[in-house]
Amino acid sequence: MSNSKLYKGSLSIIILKLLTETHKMYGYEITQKVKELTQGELNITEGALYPALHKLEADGFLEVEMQRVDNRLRKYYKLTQAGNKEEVSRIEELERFIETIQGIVNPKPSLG
Amino acid sequence: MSNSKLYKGSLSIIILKLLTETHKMYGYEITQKVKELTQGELNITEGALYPALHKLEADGFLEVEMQRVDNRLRKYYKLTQAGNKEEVSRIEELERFIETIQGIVNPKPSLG
DNA sequence: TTTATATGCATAAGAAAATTATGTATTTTT
DNA sequence: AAAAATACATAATTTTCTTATGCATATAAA
Repeated sequence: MSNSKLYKGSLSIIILKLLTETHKMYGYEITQKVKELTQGELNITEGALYPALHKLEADGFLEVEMQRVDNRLRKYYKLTQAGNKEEVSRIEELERFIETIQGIVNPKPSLG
Repeated sequence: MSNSKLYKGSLSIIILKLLTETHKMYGYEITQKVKELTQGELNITEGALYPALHKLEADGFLEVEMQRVDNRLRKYYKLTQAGNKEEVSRIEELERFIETIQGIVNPKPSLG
């Protein structure tokens, strides 16, 4: 994924966010999109991606639609209604996390 | 630590950062400081904290100084020279992570 | 033409970093 | 007297990743 361990826990949020924007995507497409968006900084490995997709599906946040293109199989994922709600709350969670961590590493000097 | 899994991987950075500011701290003090800084959002558990401190020490980033206060033992930790360097690079890593993740979840709309 | 790379899925073994549950001990508050 | 706070620690388990492997087709390069 990246040499940084900080990305741990963020993969499912990334997936949910991309599917909010693009409506339906398949696994390989997600890896390429993330690589592009991050200018190569973040490379999602298959070993991380596919289990994450399967879990989101099992949790009822994604639904699948198979499609054969150029004689190769693609599994298109899209958000369910529950997935849409989940995306909103997970993004809020991420914003809160970023604020919190910045409050620690970049604390406002006390005015006393 | 928090109900959010996003903090996974950030504990060692938090410790290094606090010790850059406060020079020397003991474990329990770190948990209280973090709770205060985050207004209760982040509560570091002992099961996470102590192994993290031990690892940072084993890696040569922290050194220990025992002190008995009110008949209770405290292990004060402070940064080594290597720990100081590590703090700088880990903070940079965190800033990069935040930029990258924001580039994904908050993408600039293309101007086309 | 054969070989490597890209596309596309998947899982298994192992590592890393947490959680949860204990355990010990002293001090302070209720 | 009992509960909560202070102060350390570790063990079992869970989660989420990495690394390695496997299968299959299409395209680019040697």
